[in-house]
Formats: sequence, structure tokens, C-alpha cells
Amino acid sequence: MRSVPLSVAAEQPVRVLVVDDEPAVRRMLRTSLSARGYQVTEASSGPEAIEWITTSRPELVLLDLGLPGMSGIEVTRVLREWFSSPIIVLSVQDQERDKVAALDAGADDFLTKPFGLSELLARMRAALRRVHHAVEQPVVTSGELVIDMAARQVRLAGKPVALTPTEYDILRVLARHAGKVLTHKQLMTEVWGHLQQDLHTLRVNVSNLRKKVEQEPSHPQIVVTEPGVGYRFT
Amino acid sequence: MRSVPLSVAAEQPVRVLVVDDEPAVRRMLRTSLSARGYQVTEASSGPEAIEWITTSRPELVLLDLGLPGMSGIEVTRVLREWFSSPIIVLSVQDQERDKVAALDAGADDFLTKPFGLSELLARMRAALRRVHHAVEQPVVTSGELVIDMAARQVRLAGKPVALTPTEYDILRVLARHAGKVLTHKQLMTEVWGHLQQDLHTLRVNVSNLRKKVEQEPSHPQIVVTEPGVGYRFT
DNA sequence: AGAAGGGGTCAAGAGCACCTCAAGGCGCGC
DNA sequence: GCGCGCCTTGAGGTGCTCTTGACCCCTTCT
Repeated sequence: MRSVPLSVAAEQPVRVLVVDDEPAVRRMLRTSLSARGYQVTEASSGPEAIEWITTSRPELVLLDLGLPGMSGIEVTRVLREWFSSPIIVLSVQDQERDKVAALDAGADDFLTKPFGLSELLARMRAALRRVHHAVEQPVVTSGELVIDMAARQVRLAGKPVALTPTEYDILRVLARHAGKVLTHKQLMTEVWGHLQQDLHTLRVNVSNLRKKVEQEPSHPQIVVTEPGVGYRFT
Repeated sequence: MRSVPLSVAAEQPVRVLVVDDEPAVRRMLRTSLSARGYQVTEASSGPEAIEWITTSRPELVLLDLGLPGMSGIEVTRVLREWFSSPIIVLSVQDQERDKVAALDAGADDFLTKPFGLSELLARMRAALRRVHHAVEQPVVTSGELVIDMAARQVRLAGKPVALTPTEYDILRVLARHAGKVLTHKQLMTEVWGHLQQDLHTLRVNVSNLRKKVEQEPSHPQIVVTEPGVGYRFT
């Protein structure tokens, strides 16, 4: 239920390649997606799409199945030899065997035209989200600290720690990306759900969080500051 | 087009949880999936599903949207706080807002009942394939130095190196074009974003960077000077 | 050999990012 | 309505980073 339609960690706009032989479809998609902050490029044929993808690696591809010459399925198969960003196949055909063929060729999703724009956008978000959240575990530990996300409980040296909702959210988001640096922006977007520009609030909350989970809050071992960038869970 | 319906490297059977309040649907799915080698468990309500998932972490979840009590969307949202395996939502409703809500809550895919079994299987394969493909990080190394771009972390002989933002940016830009010479101008443009003519500042920063990442800063092995041109990452 | 220029190191100051404490609002339950 | 916990906002202080300037080395050309 996030109001920001783009990917979770969107610092730069998400680059989308639209592949369709009909200019009208391309224009429709370009308009709709651009309005939502995506950076759209167009291709009208399979080879053209492959060439563009090879050089500039978009974050997502919308691919028409019924291209003249090289079919969408073939394009997908060729791309999947090395290309890993999500591919969503669009088609006027609602044949089940097309869906199966496209998905087995390596497509991530399949939509039948005509489709609702909001459904397309939701499926794009879902596909992009997956790229970011890779592997997670319900229980994350760091030294004496144990975070049980399933039970929504945090323990320090065996004793339960009482965190406020915001503090828990910050810790949870950091722990999910354990080891990685999260920028202030990413962190705030995930915790507050919308764009929040008050960095100071985040800092105070982190400070309070440290008082509860760190052995020595002045020398944090778990929630580490990355100066000029953000925080990291270690 | 694969004859074996299971996941790519299936030594152990893939464990699937089917969540639906109608016994008939559960039985149908159990029969179809078991016949294809999946190991199926059933749950008839949201809380029951969450409990099972917490303890035994299935590789995939098929979740009915219209559960009595706790809806499928709620279940998805709760699970997604820590659970990362694919969730495919099934529903008799073909409402677009349901699809959007489910996908935004964290579902990976959405199928409207009645659906073709081969489509479901194909979407399951697609979802499972992604989990395996997901692990792949951009890491650049040079001798003892390891640069993990995803984690924004640099290690020298295994030990983390604390770089300032500018130092890290310089190293990152150089490493991205490893082996190639970057002119002072290119480097400064990429690091500072705008045109910066103070070459001296760049030199000082490179010098400081070398002190941290080079074994012998006076004889750089990693960040090499190309006299009159720029620098090169080796 | 001397001069000139490209490059490297060192040190110091300005400015920024960060942390902490404390007080002001806001919502919630009693 | 009142108290309480929680989040936000403000002010002050501290440490660090980046820049700048000075000086040195080395190479190359005159």
C-alpha cells in the first residue's frame, strides 16, 4: 500500500524498455509510465530490443509477444542467456500455451491485452521489488542481539528489548539488508512509507534505538553509521 | 519447454503450502501438484498458514484471497515482513483493485480462478526460477582488495576499510571501468557530478585513497597513475 | 645544469554531518 | 479531560571530511 509507485530503492529513475511494433501501444505506455517517473525507451523489433538491452541494461522490459519476424518468445530466450532484469510479456492472445511458453522461456510475468494500467503498474512494482529483496531469514542476529521478525521480537543477551514501533521498523529494515548500506533515503522510504525529508528525525530515532540495542551506544557495533551515506546493520 | 516440471536444481522436492478454506480446492491442487513431484501441505486459514510457514519455511505459497477472517492480503503483508519465498495469490474475483492490493502487499503473482493448471504450473516455475537466479552480486577484486558494490563495502585482505564518501566514489568509478584509463575530467565529472576543474583536489583524494587500499602507497598497484592522462584501476 | 611542469604528500582551516539532550505536540487509553 | 508514551523539532556541541595552500620529488626539455 505504498503511495510511491517506484521501486523501493529508487534513487535514480527506473529505466524501462517498451518493445512493441505498434506505435500507438508504445506511445500509450510511454505516456503512462513517464508520468509515473519511469524512464522509458522504445524499440519496435526484437533485434532492436536486444541491441539496446545489451548496451544499456534497463531495469525492466515490457515485451510484446506478437512481434513481426523474431517473436517475443525468441527474444526472451536469447536475452535470458545473460540478462537478469524482469521481463513482462504482453499479448493480445489469451492462449494458455503462449503463456506457458513465454514463462518457460524466461519471462517473469504475462499480461493479456487489453489490461488495466494499474494492474500493469502493480505487476511492474512486484517484479522490481523482487530484484531488491533477495534472500531473507526470519531471525537475524548480531552479537548478543537477536531479531525475530516472525514474532516481531528483539532480544539482547536473552532479555526482551522494548522498542517503539518506529525503532523496530528501522531495525527491521536494516536487518533485512544486513551487511548492506542503506541510504538515508531508502531507509526513510521503507520506514515511513512515503518520502520523508527530515533526516534529523531519522537520526534521533536511530540514536534512541542504539541506546536500547547497543552495548555501548557511543561506539555502535550493530547499527553503524556510514558517513555521508546512511546506516548499515552488521 | 522443459519436460521436468520441478525447479531447476531440484534434488529435494519443492515444498508448497496451499492455503484455501475450501477443501475441494485444496484437494484438487494437492492432487495435481503431488503428481508433478511437489510436496504439498495444506492450511485452511490465515493464522494456520502463518504458523506453518514460520516453522517450516516452504519454498512457495499458493494463497487464496478470500479466506474467512484474515484475508489473503493481510496474510501476505504479515508474511512479507520477513518471509521471502514466492507467494502466488489465487482468487475467484477478477477485480483489478484486488490484484493491485495483493501485489503491493508483497505477492509475486495473481491468478484468477478458474485457471488452467498448466498456466499455474508455469507461473510457479517462473517464480521458483527467480529465487535461484537471484544471487548475483557485482563484486570487483584486485589482489587483496575486494569491492562489494551492492553492500558498498571495501575489504583489504578480509578486513573492512573505512573510506570517506569521496574516496569510495573515486574507487567505485575506477573499478567500474577496471583496466581502462579514465581521464581526470571523466573521473571528476563522475565523482562530483558537475564539472570540477581543481585537479589538485582529485590528487589529494587519490593520495588519501591509496593510503587506505594500497599495500605500499608509494608504489601503487591498484590505482595506477597514467601521466598526463588520468588514472587506471588494475 | 637549470627550469618548468606534472604529480605526490603534509598540514590546517572551514564547513558539514552527526550525535545527544531537552522540550514541545500528538494521539491513545483510562 | 488527563496522563502517558511516542514522535518530532530545536539547539548545542563534537568530530570528521574536504578543500586549499605550501613544499617536495621526479621527469623532461632547453
